Amino acid sequence: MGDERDVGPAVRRRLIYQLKHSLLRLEELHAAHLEGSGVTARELGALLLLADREPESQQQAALRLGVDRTSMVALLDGLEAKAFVVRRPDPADRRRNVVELTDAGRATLDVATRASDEAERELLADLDPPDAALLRELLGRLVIGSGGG
Amino acid sequence: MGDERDVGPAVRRRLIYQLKHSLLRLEELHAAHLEGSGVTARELGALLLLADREPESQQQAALRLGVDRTSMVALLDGLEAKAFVVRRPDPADRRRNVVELTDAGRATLDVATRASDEAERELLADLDPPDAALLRELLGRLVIGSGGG
DNA sequence: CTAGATCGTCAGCGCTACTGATGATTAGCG
DNA sequence: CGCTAATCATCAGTAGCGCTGACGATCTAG
Repeated sequence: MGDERDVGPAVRRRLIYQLKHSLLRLEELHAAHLEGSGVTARELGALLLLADREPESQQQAALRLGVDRTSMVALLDGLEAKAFVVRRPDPADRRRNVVELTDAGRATLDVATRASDEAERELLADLDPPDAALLRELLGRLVIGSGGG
Repeated sequence: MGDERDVGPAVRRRLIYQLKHSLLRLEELHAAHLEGSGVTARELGALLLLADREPESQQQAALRLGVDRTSMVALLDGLEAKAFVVRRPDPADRRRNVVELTDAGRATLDVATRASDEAERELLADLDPPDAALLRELLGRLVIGSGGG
């Protein structure tokens, strides 16, 4: 889809257009660079989340990732089938599942993170390094600010 | 969905996470502010595109909008049912449809554009005006740069 | 021990992207 | 002019993802 989206200024200036198409392009770049890594961008997000902090429950993890709780089931099914994570019932509360990264999961996370770095770099290739850093910082502030509801 | 996405830095620093969640939030804001305007954010995009420049064909318009060509059919069906656009066969090439805004479409576009402005303002509320302008400018450059394929 | 809440899971709906087909139309080429 | 290939809008079918509502298992409150 990385085509001639020559849309005129009234569309191009819309923030929603800019965000949507930047994301679309970044997703394409991720798909390209993650090919062969064994995970999708979505799964990479889950691995990152688990590495960052073990969540209390699948639903907590889903909430944090912005993934639907019912989609989290299939997402973890896939990661578990590839032996990147393990689901065990929480001994303290056996309704819950404790999800843990395996060694293979950690290794894949390393590879996939580097691929993601490269995808980001390509997306930002048209910006000077200082501008790229600035964009990251501004977006970061946006995301943090939105957490407060 | 504007909840406690307390995801640890390794996730929060990912550009794909920042873009996805900014977009998600902006889409929620659009849904809220466009309620009662008669169009969705998706339809607003189509109206903007048509106002900006009459496209040579539906497929060109779809390509520009980043919408699938087959989804464009339903999108225009909806807009036509609401009498915001008119589809006529192109006299010069009767395979094509010329899509035109109606007066009602233009009026709705005005209202919806203002609602979108407000949604954008809310998204950027955590940034100083100069920072907000900077973010817009950087994203704009990103989108233009990606056009080159 | 009972009633209500929570967790993971599943089934079903809606929206969208994508592929592939169809009929109508146009363009290329002799 | 006729014939073939390409293009356009449309439709059917598939797949992914968010969302709702349900279920059994489990925990908590009383």
